[in-house]
Amino acid sequence: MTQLSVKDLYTKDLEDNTTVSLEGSIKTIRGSKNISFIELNDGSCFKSAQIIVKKSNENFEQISKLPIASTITVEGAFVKTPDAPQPFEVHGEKVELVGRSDSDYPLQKKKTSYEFLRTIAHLRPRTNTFYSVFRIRSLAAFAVHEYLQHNDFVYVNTPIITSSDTEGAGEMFRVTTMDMDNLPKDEQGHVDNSKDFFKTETNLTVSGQLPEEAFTMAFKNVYTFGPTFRAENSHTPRHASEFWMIEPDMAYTRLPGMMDVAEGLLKYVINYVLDHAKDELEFLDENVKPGLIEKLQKTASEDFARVTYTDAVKLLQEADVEFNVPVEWGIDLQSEHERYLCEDVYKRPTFLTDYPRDIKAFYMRDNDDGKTVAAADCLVPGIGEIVGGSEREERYDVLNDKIKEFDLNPEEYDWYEDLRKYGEIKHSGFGIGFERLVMYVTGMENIRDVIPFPREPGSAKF
RNA sequence: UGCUCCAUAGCGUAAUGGUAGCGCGGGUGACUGUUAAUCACUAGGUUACUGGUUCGAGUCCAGUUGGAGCAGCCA
Repeated sequence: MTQLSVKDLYTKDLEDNTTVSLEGSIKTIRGSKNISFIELNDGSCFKSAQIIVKKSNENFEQISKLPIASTITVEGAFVKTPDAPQPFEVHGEKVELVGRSDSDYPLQKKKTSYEFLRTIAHLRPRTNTFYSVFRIRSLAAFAVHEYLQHNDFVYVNTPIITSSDTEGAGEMFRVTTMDMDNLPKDEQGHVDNSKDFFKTETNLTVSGQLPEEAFTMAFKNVYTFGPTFRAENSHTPRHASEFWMIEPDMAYTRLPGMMDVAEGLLKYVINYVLDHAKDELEFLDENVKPGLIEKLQKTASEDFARVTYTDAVKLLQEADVEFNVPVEWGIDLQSEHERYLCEDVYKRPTFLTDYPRDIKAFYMRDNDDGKTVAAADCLVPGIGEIVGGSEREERYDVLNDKIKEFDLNPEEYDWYEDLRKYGEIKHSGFGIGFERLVMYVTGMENIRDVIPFPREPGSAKF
């Protein structure tokens, strides 16, 4: 007799009446005078195993009254049950208590609100919904690495503590070891950062893109996949203060090729999850987001839409819809516009390309028209922007001018300009918000529910 | 940060300005195989906090705190 997991019982094709040994926690328990039914879960898979405990068992009185979440060990016969809702059960001949749960265990056999579950983020992975979400998150992360590695990308770990303001992507979290009650000051009364740990002001990174580009020049195709931090005071279901980003960057690649990789990556992740999380997706489809599986299959099999900003503006202006903000060429499109394009016009993930240069970052490559940059954002129904990318300005002189034009401090970008000074290489890259991808794949509608312990303005619990 | 909505038992919720109720969960018991088992009984409340209006406030008003949504910022 060997110690098995619940997953083993479902997958190992055991002989009827094999004696097995299990350890796990009680998901639910139903009892009558002479028999108890325990759904035993050990985390090895979504499903539980039904354990039968009969009155003849010496621990029957104790076991049959255990609260949910108590942990037990079970030894007994694996018996196939072709006529029952579950494929097998285990007749617990020897059942022993390991740890009794308290009866005030807050997860009841009924739906509870996501808001409440966020207050018990340390217990919610034990629910069916969050178990599914976080297993899928893990599978999606693996699929990202697998896709990129198979396509000859090199994984680069860029610094999390940074002294540069990357791209002005947002407010940053200050990192310091200075005594906040007794800050060293210079002669003008300003805080003297030269007395700090790094002898300069440092922050948590908002993006690994700029340092990553140094590795593009050496390895051709590279990517980062790690945490990033934004101190924005955003209160939306799509923003978190700490989130994970995937940032591929590709040398000798232009915008269309970049979009192909982004689209290929998203589809690969979706297909991987469809293949490896059937139980979890079925549960989410039935209980969280009806139609989820069909939506994912459709996304994985259709081409994404591609439209230029300029054409999109025309579409929006001709649309038979009243927008709160009227559309004219040059504006940064609002959520309502983006939603209309991908949810009503194209009804699928949509790349918007070639934005006005004035509303995009300095490092994006100028197009020949002098008005637009070679940028592409991917908008996804229900979530909005999931990918943001561009060709990088590789022309030394143009980049130099743009740094000045965007009012950035050239000294800080010395090293970045060196990447062009020592051999210009055309390259493109993009960033994917990993949580937004997980939201899309799981059907969850709030970013707080796809991060194990979310960080947001006003809250860093657990 | 701006605007809007919400806060009642552990959870989900009900209650014209007039005795705070129900379901789930908990406890006790019944039941010969259940599938979120079923049935009976039972405990559990300073209605988020502070103040106001009123004969009387869960309900109306003001403020505070917490939560959610929309917008902006973005991924």
